[in-house]
Amino acid sequence: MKRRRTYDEAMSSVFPSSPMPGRQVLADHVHEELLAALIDGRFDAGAALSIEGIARELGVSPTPVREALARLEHTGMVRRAALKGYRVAPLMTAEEHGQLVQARKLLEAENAELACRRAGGEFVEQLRESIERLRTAPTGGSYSEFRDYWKADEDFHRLIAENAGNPFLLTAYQTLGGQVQRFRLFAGRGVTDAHCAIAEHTEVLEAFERGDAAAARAAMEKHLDGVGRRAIEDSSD
Amino acid sequence: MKRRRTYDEAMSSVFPSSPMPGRQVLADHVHEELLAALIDGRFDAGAALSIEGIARELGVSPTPVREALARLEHTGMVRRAALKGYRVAPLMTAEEHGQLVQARKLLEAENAELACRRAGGEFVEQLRESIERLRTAPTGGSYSEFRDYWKADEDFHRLIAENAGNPFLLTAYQTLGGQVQRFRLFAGRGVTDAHCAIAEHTEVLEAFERGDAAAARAAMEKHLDGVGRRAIEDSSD
DNA sequence: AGATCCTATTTCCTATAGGATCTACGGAAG
DNA sequence: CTTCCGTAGATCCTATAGGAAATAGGATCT
Repeated sequence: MKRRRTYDEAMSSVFPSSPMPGRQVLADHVHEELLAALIDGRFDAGAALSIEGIARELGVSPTPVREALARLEHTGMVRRAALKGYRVAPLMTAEEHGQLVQARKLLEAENAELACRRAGGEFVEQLRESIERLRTAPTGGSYSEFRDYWKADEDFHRLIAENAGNPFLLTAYQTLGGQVQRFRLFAGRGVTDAHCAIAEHTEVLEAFERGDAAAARAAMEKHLDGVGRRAIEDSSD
Repeated sequence: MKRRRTYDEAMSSVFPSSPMPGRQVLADHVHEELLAALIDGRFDAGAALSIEGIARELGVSPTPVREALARLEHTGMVRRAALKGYRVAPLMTAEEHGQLVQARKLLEAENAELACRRAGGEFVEQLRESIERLRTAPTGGSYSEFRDYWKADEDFHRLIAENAGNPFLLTAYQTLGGQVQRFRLFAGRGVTDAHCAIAEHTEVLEAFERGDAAAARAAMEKHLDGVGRRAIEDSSD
């Protein structure tokens, strides 16, 4: 028999499984643009998001903007009211933040333990690098100053969720992650607990380096307890 | 002084807090319609969801259909590829189902414990009623036959998540809940473990009646262990 | 001052049209 | 038999227009 290889079979070794994964239509671009603006804090909390206004600003028609906003709704960063349009989510109350930390603790402690069991060298190296960025990033009062700090912190937690090896836990964490950014302006001032956060992240990292899953879980729980406690202290003075 | 009451003050007793919460535009209606069709299993897994086709079928233009599908994407029940349209999510593999059960166990055990601490009489009564429906519902082979069973099971778990008192844990559970429906046709046959599920649900209920939070957590963990175990047994024969 | 009514403007929402892209099919060539 | 390629049809995606609702402001009345 010995059939000749087809064209597709031959090419499969050249492009192993990548049928243009990232084709991008206009609505995708608008979605990314809005997401970046929201994460960067370029909108005030509670601000109205006019569909036609955004369309004019981005030089597109309202249709893709509407689709992008519909996709953003589930993140919790924007909210919609029928016939009244979209608004940036309001700031988080102290009670809401406590509940968010409780939920994050549950998920992230599990993620830490699972990720530690599968920890590879490259992953641990990325964690270490995120902590290094946390250490060197400025922690000023305006958002543009501590945005690098915020991103380094976010990367640390996201990396662990991604490496837990459970896609469902990852998506569950991501739904909370969108809410986390609402906390950004909770205190309204710069980062006040950088040294605490750096120490606690390092403690998690050390558990990963030792491959001690129970310690990784414990360190992550301690970290989130600290996040919750310091938020209460900050808001009460 | 003795100022006269304003109009709003006078009306507040007539319409206590209801500023038309549920105004509904066409896109909302399409969204609900599609969600119901997906949950009812009226689409095959992997089937293409033509925007214009759905629009014709519902008698609307493609625009609101597009918006509704964009909102459904995050549930995991439909998937989108740029320039290729939407498809119903594929069936779940055995490995995915194991990971889903792992994630559910983490969240739902916590929810059970929290809900038990706050359990009121009405809530426990609703739980009891959902189990009763589980007991009486048919468990035939086609979906239309065991759809009531499925709904009763879903109600039980959702009620507990709603009464845990943490909105973030609830949304996290809901993101998984959308995935749960993908499991519906995992085995392809009817409900095979009704008596197990009823017994395990009852065990959770009894813990709620006693107000024993630790037992409620344990019973829920046992239930989800059973769900995972029975799925493996079903798929291997 | 407060309440009511009315008008003008803005914004949202839906339908429609047309360009761009994908898919399916069939014939021709190697 | 496989590959290539061109055509036709369906589908997606974006822009645009117009109806419907909400908002803002001012005039009038009590």
